[in-house]
Amino acid sequence: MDKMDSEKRISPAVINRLPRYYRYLGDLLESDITRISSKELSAKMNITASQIRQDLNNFGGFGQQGYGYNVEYLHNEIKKILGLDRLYNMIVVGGGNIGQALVNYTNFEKRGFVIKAVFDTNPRLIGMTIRGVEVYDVDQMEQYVKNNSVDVAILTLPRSKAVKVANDLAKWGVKGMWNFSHVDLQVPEDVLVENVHLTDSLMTLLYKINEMYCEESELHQLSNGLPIKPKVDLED
Amino acid sequence: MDKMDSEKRISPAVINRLPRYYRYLGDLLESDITRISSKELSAKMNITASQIRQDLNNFGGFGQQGYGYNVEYLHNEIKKILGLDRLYNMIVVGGGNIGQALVNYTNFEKRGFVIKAVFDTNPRLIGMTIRGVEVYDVDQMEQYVKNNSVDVAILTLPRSKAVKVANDLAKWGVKGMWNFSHVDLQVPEDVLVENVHLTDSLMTLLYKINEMYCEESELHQLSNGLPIKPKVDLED
DNA sequence: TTATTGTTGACAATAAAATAACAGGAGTGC
DNA sequence: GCACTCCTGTTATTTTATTGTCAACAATAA
Repeated sequence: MDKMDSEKRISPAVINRLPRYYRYLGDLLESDITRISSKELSAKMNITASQIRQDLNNFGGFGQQGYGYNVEYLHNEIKKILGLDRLYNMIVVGGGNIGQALVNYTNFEKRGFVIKAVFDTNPRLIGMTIRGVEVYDVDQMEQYVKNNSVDVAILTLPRSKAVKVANDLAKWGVKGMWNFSHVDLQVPEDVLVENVHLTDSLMTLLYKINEMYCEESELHQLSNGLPIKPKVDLED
Repeated sequence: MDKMDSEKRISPAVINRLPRYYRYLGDLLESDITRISSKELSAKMNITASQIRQDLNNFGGFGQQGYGYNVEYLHNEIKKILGLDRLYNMIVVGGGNIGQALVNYTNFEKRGFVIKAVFDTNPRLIGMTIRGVEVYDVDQMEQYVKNNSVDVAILTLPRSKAVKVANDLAKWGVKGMWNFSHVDLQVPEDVLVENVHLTDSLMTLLYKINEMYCEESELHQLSNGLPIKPKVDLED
């Protein structure tokens, strides 16, 4: 009913900043701060006040002239914008290191991100439970996904398998993929993908380190690498 | 010697794309493809050929008119640009779920990212080894860092402790921080920080899911959350 | 050789994002 | 209630990023 449904598209840059606003507002709330101006917040967050106001106004006027923003109200509004006022059913596909770590990460649950099942191919894992979450054979995944509404699939499997799995999951009705596999997925455009390419992120850091400690590099060409027995997870 | 050292600054957007180029070129190499044009590559990567050429030309003219780019050569050049032709000494601070998962992730080692030690406060962890890497008491960290050149500290500890630890590490000479703690670090500007805020990333995905399956939400307001015993890692 | 095609690197045009400027409503103090 | 300050929401400007175009040159075919 607001302005003909064509509510102008929010830019990705803004959306990516929302969780950070949410975090800072949560912190303020814990410090019993009830109001804050864009200027004060900008100082804390190291961004311009202008950007804060413009970002927030994409979603509505939450502030008041002469007063600023009410912390609790704004925090709650962003919570709603991000959809954090609901529960989400998730599954983990790939029960390796990263998959297990995510299942064990209890804060997800506190936020409403509920991991319902883990799927793997490794017979030694199948049948086990991780923090109460059962590990199933991937063969059972189709049935599971079709019978249970799955909002998010967390993909922590080798890249060689990730593309096919993602496609299947999309076909079976999973709405979003949180992709830790080191590969670009090809899924229907109504399936949302958020990539967490850890290796890419680390490489970016290394680039910057090299740029700063420029060329002459005290970095250890000669560092003695440890020979250690391998174990598969997110291969490559 | 090249153009007076004031080699124009490379934009962050470009740097963030480099690992992806590197990955695609590696794949091509494995497929025994020896040359590729920006046009072909753009089709594979789903970006414009123009962007590819412009990105690469930030670092030099790697291609040849009428021929394209030599895959092996370009792959190797990007490797050098990213600094992947060296070894890096890393430590993990925080031996919880994520920290352990990263130590167990063998591909890091293959790429030259060598995790030399883990530090934690938990007496049950201290003294153990994870894939051959020893877990030390954080009290020993200062000495270790001062005696061993540490390129990157991987921070996987509760946010309450992360800020202080990061500051200390910076003071003791760690060059870069790969930060998994859900907090913004405040370190001297000559210390590089790359954040991996998993929760933020997931929230972004949830926003998009909500936006697509708009408002009316088939998402489960009523989903039955499991009550499961907690275990600390990256607390909030 | 010589013509034709393919492809880069440079640069111009466009789009997106960030910052700054400002008009005016809401609080505050007297 | 009135003057005055604070601070938002919005519009304008600047900066940054992406895309489009083309001359020059290499590769290939005639």
